[in-house]
Amino acid sequence: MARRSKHGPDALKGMIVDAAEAILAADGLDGLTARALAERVACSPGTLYNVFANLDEVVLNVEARLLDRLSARIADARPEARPRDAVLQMAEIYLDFSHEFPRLWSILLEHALPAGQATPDWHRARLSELLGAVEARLVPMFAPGQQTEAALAARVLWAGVHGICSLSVADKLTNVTAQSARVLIRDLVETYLRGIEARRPPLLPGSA
Amino acid sequence: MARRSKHGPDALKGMIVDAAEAILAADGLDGLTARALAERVACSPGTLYNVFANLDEVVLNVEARLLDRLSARIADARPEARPRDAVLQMAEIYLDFSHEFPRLWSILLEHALPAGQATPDWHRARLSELLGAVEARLVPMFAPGQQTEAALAARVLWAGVHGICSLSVADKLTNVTAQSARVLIRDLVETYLRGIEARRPPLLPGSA
DNA sequence: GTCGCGATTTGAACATCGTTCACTGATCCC
DNA sequence: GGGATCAGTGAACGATGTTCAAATCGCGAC
Repeated sequence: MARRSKHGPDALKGMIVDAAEAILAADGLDGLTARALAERVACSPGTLYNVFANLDEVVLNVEARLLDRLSARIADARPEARPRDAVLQMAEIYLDFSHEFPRLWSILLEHALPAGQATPDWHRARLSELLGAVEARLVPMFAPGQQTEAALAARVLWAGVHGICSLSVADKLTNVTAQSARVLIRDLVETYLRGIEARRPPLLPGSA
Repeated sequence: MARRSKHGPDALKGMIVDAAEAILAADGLDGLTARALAERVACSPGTLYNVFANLDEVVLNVEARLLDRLSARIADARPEARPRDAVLQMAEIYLDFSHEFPRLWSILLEHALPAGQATPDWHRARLSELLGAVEARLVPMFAPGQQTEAALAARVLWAGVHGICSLSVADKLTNVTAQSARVLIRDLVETYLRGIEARRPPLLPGSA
């Protein structure tokens, strides 16, 4: 029953990740069963373990591909000239993306590896790549000697946007629909950046 | 083998939630096994199901108690006079809390009920209670006719703080330790609120 | 053309999971 | 004292992730 591989080993890997993504998008983490996945790939459960160490590794691969897709979307966007518009554009891409793949997106954020297991480096690298993209767009707003401040602002904005998307996808922000999450994001970016600009003028004697 | 209840039925409920919290804090969601929980409570697995519909309900009760503890901590805090300080105080309580119970906190955010199941109302109510506390502290910053803006700002700040805590606890913010998450939070609150104040002066002709 | 090596896939088997339910026996009411 | 009641039980069920000895066939050697 076993050809010498009817499709290159990498192709099999791809088919498994494809099938896993479809299952995750449709039924969430609980739906991703070794047997269900194997059936969709038309192989036996054991075969999965010839290609991946365990199901978590399959999930990690789905997540990685999702992050790549987001990165690509950001890279494809026509770059906006003004930092404010550039950051806003990124934030909205992020928001749209999280609502386009809500199930997969939640899994990306929620999926915690068992006890000792740490997130693999190649996974963390993709996250900080995104962070770097925000940072790059913010640098023009800061003086040459203020890279530290730019890095800080990038992290604050990224985390803030992420928080809004996260709560919005999970439907945990009272009275905030997917529609109005966009309003929240605009407000966060615009108000926060306005706050940065307002910091430059000389301090008034009144404030500490 | 079964007395007519050796401890009131509510007491049993409490003991189960206690034990569940201990297990969750120590071993995470994966560690919470019906059998492990039963052993800790010194009863049989079946008994758990006389008191709770399933393990998810137990987890929800742990989460609820956690939210209550956070609410109490916020309520106990000596109220700060200036809105800025009050909001900052809340945000730092939130941050400290999430790092004091990192495992439980992650579970609270990550724990997704199976497919159709929606978060129970009593659970959502506790979340929006917290949101209301932020809102109450922000109201003084806005003119009487601007309650909508205050509500918006409350949601943005809450989501932003939540995002920082969430990424920080999950260790997903590159180069951001638990220590420096406090810096991010301060920056978010201060800069965002400065941005709100900066909005009040009449618009300059230059800006769209 | 055929043969056999070895890479590849298989699926039965294992331990463990959440959950159920027929049963037990201590307790209360009469 | 003697049912009736019901909290508590734990064996049993189906499904889970994972393993591994065995089965299978592609392919190079002759």
